[in-house]
Amino acid sequence: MNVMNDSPRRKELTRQAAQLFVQAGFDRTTVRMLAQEMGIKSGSLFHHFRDKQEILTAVIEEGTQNALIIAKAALDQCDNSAEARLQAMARAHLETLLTDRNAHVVALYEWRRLDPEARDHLSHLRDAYEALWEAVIDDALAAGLIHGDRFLVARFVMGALNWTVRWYDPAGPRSPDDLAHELIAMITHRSA
Amino acid sequence: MNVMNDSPRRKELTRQAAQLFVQAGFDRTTVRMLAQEMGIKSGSLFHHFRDKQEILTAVIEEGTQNALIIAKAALDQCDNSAEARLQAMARAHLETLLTDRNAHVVALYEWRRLDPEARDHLSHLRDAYEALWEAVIDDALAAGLIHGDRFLVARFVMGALNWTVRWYDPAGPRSPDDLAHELIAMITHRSA
DNA sequence: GATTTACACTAGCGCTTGCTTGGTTGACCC
DNA sequence: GGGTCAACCAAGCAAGCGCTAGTGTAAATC
Repeated sequence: MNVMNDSPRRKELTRQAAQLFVQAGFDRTTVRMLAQEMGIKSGSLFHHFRDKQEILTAVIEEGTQNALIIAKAALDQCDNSAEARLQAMARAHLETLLTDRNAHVVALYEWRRLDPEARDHLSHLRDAYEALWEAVIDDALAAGLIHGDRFLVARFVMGALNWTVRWYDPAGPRSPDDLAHELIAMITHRSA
Repeated sequence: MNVMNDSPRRKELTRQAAQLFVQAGFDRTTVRMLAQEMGIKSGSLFHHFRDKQEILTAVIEEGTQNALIIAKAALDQCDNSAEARLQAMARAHLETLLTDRNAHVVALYEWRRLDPEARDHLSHLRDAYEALWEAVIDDALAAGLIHGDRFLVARFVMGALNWTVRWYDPAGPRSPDDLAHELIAMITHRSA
């Protein structure tokens, strides 16, 4: 009835929960459904999580932290040019969105189901991620690669990317790399 | 316990339901909450709607139909140039998104709560709307205003626009017109 | 060998949910 | 002035919900 560490067991349970949250939505996923998917009884679930809310928080936290790590790594490894960084960031974003898909779909759709404290905590993580984007976009603006208001450009780009979870089919002909390329081509102003 | 016409009373009830769906989400909005907002008792609600699902369907249908009407009107009234049509379409999209906001937020967030038949019916409406976008984008491609894959460009643009419901503040300094302008400027390839 | 710990179980409490039933009201109609 | 009908109400049912209490047990720790 307590314990809130981050054991490997808990990580696995979190991953399974994410899957169900995507399929049915948070509110329609019952603790009994979660328990069954995890191979335990509903009562045992509360040994690992304080309450159902905490499962949602764990799912979103995991996904956002991964995104942050991957984006930072991508920026570290790429060329220093504004265009390369823009490209790397877009590709990293799409890759997390598609490999770690469940967690991100949950983060996008079920954010409002978080209670205020969890939302406050997680929005700091999200802000850290968006700060990466704004830095990259500032560089691109300074390099004359794109034009416009940095706030608006950042939000338009992230909107276009996040929206992909609604229509992108990983089994289709387009790779995440293709998408990133196409998007960057669309917004950069060179001779084309 | 029956009746499913589209009386003016039902229209008004639908509008009020949309508001609650936005505030609390579909699943957390109880029929008792809906009834109270409407000034009736929960049982009476089922005189106007077959079940709770039908209220959701009504909300989304109303919003999508309005968007279609407004977009068509905007295209009829604007210049015939590819750029003017692109601009008009983006502005119309943002205006519906912001004036008829409740219904659209519900459509974006609660789409997956629709049962299969309703989803099938409504996706035809949505397809009709998206077809307008693809026609406009085809024109813009043909005019050399933008470059790239028509499918991808359409989805990127709609993603950027739809995402605005997450961050746009109507009380802020930017008008829908500003947003439309900035977005079009970002994706069109002229000398800038 | 005794104690603790981690994890799971059974059983069910208290509450809310969507929806139904059977009946009342007042406006309109011939 | 009896009949019709949309609109509403009071009362409550059956099901499902999140969560708790108390117990069992095998492995780890002392």
